[in-house]
Amino acid sequence: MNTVIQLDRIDREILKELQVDAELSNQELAERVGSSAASCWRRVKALREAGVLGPAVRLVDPALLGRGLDVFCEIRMKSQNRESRSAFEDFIALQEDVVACYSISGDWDYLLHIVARDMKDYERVLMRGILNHDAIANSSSKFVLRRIKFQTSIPL
Amino acid sequence: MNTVIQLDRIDREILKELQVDAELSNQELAERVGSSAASCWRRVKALREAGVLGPAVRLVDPALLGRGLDVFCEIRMKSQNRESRSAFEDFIALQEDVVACYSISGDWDYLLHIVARDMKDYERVLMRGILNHDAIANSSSKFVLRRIKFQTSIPL
DNA sequence: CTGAAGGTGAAATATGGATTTCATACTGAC
DNA sequence: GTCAGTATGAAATCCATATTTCACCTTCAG
Repeated sequence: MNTVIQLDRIDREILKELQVDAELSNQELAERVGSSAASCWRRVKALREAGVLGPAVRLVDPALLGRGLDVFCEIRMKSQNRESRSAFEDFIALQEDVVACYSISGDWDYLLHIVARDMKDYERVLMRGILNHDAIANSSSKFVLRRIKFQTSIPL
Repeated sequence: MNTVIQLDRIDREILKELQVDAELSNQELAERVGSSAASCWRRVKALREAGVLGPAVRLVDPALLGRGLDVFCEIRMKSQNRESRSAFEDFIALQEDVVACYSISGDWDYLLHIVARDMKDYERVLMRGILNHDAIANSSSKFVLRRIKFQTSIPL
């Protein structure tokens, strides 16, 4: 299972286009990738059914909405047994200020990406929210000074 | 400039819905947020013009496309003067395996999010790509063992 | 109280796009 | 070489949706 799916040139171009602009019509898409609208539509349908092509989402501007502070927070657990990990992960799923969480190799156990309003707000999120969890031993926050690059698309 | 924009309850609900599903029709959207299609459409238009509502993108499944390895790579620069930073940032913009790059506080200067095919491929990206840049003094990679949480939406 | 400004919902209108059909072209197995 | 299986493009069909209009409220300044 989870085999990598084989794509031809046109499939790849379809994915490239749609990763950047989900609003393209089949007509326009077909022209860009050099195919017909019908064929293109069938390919998109197949890619969706294969699970390669996921949901379309609308991006918003965090700064304009008062969510100007990005923070990466590394977490070390007191113990890494299954129960505490599982409990922690369920807990993180509920924290809406945490937009991403990765289990990572190295000195730390988890890497959290948090979007806060400002420093004061981050204090709330961290102290009253996340660090409340008692499986956590230790944490370290890195504040984002500037977003140099940010894209939701992956290379093909 | 860059003032935070004030939204009412309905605007916020519109943003919540659209952040998760960009394909909603105005009709459906209106029902969900408890408004009329016309009014809803005017709000969406205004939110777009204000820049709050950005582009719609289509997410893909990296694993199914053979991009199963996420890595976070911290970078320390030899010097942090304007020229080397600027050159490095331009350089990163061109690296398509780097999906995100942040300038951060703390011991390191930059945090890179890289999407690679596998370890062997990451060696290529890092050694033959990124570390080639001669403004870099030092780097440290953390490999993602598992994605616990990943969302493109921010809380409102 | 009055009138201007701005937002609202229902309904009319316009427009564009998704989806299917069909005849044809390609591919690989035998 | 032939046949089954599969993908293709053009055109026809079927839909739904965006967008506008208009009469009506609400708010608030004077």
